[in-house]
Amino acid sequence: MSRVTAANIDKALTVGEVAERSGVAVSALHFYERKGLIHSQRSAGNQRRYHRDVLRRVAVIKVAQRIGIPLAEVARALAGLPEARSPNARDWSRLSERWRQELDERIQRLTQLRDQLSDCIGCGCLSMTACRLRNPGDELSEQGPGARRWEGPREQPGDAG
Amino acid sequence: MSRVTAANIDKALTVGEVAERSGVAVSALHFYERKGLIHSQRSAGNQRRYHRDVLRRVAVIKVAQRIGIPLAEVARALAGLPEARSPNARDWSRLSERWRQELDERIQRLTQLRDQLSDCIGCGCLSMTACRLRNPGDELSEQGPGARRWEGPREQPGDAG
DNA sequence: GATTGACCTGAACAATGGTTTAGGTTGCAT
DNA sequence: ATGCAACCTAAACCATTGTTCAGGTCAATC
Repeated sequence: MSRVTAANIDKALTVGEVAERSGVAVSALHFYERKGLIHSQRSAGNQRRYHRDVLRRVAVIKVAQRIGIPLAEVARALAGLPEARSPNARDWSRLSERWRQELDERIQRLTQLRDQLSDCIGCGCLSMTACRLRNPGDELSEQGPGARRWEGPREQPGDAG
Repeated sequence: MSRVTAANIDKALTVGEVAERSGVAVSALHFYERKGLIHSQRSAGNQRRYHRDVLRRVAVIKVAQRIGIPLAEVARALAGLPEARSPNARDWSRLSERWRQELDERIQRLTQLRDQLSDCIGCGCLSMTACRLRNPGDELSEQGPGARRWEGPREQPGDAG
């Protein structure tokens, strides 16, 4: 049907292909789809078929994960794109700038904590009421009962580089 | 029995008192005990009675939490103390120095990530194979399938300042 | 002695980010 | 046409850090 050169370009990807190319487990792709982070068409036999754009989307997800953005927020950000399309360079620019700010703030909080900790080491002040380390709230203290966010990237335990 | 001045000093604390003084919920104290982070005696009626040392122990736990040390590691560290006693100033010095190093490393990883992200913003390189952001492993990449660690301190939702 | 608040236990639930398992279907190759 | 790998779903499970609930006990006060 299509010319030979276009054949590979237009070809829809199976979930296994996306897993291999993105380095994300098939189960994770299913999970992302349930959470509305990615989308797929279905083949006649109900199997997922992905547009190549999904690779970029997954790449964005992976970077966001490393930054520590919870999936729910990534989902919101991706859903906020006009026409729910995959992020292009401009979209990525906006997203990454926002997330870099969050990352910056996180680094600042941790740095402040580290400095307080350094002050505190060896002083035994953990017993004192006035210890800054024991009394957050200066500029620290971050709420969010449901919104924990992890830190690590957590490579695939299975394999898939 | 004991002199009036010593009465308050020797008095064992109930779980409610520890909760109030430490700013940690009773349920959390139960949880910490199940995990071996704190210990208690029992009254004749099977109620927990805490030595005042537990307050210091809980303080250490709270600081470790803010740093992002998982409870299992805190438990190990506290268990590693000679005679399983509550940490004194010297113990705290050792612990906090170790944890400060971890915090430092974490800050370094995040800073590196932020710099990569800054480089990446607007360049659209998310599509390129060579993008450093998409290819961790330079000095990043942190394993550990079971050992996620959170970031935030998570103030008590109930109350208890 | 009765009431009330604090306490006890064990189990279920919550949130995040998935993996694993069980049982069944598709799709491609031979 | 048959076999095998890859796919499908739903539900259960893992880890972490607790909270909440149900059902019952303890302790102090009136």
